[in-house]
Amino acid sequence: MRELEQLFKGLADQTRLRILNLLLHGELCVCDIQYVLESSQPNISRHLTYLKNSRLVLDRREGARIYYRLAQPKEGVHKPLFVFLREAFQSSEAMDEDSRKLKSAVETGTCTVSEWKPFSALVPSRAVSGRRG
Amino acid sequence: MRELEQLFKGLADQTRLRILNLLLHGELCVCDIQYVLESSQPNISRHLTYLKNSRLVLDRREGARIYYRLAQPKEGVHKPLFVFLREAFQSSEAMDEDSRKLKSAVETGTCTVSEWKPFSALVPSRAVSGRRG
DNA sequence: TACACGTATAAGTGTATACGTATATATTGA
DNA sequence: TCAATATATACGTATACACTTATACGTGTA
Repeated sequence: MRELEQLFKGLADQTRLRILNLLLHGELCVCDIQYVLESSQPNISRHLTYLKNSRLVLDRREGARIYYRLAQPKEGVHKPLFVFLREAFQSSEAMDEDSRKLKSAVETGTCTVSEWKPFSALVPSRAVSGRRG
Repeated sequence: MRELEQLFKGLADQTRLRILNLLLHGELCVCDIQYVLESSQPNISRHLTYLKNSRLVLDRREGARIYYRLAQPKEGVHKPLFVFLREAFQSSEAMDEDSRKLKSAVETGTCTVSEWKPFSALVPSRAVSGRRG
């Protein structure tokens, strides 16, 4: 049950929520997140470590870069949680601005991630859950 | 967006999670919660104030007692969150022990709340959401 | 090996908060 | 008004954590 507490502690911070909003669009490396959030590298790194300890994200090394992604966004116990987050983020102007900046960075090649994904690609809305994927 | 951070801060504490687990069974006064959780009155009161500021619970005065209940457990933006909580609590031995103690207190009249409600009365499972109510 | 780049961690500081103890406030009844 | 009960708040202490700066670690390349 301490796990549940740790999970919510992972969500109880503005910067980490912004990171999760970005990761809902796809896998990203640290420098991508740093670029969009305009924060220091150690700050982003520490929050990502916190999210990893809270079992919210997973990481993967590719050369010198380390890519982070959501843990079980589609299935598993976290699913209703990500459904809630996606809906909360969509009604937030601040989160939407981050999403737009990420999308722009992907399109112009500023960002290293291969593609920008809309929310629906990772967390299908409950209203349209029939056409997930 | 600070509201979302505050919401998760409300959930990011063991004592508050235990309180929410109890409130999933029905409306309770402070002394009921204090009895089940075996904590000090000021501690419970402070956590309830925190939950109220996080928009997770609502309160209502009835004589000298103040009763607390979940905010929008069935509908509204919090719904998928409570669905997640209910499922998480059900797989927790510690939470289950609190629930049993509450049920026993209701049955023996130790508790002041009028009735003990199973989870399904407040937060219908997604699997059986057709027969909610 | 040396260097550059991406990422993680350490040290220091300020803020938030969890808890206990004591006290204040609100309601009820004599 | 006084006392009893129910709840809230104030204060002090310990701890968690967010942030900055500096540094260490890991990888790729010359």
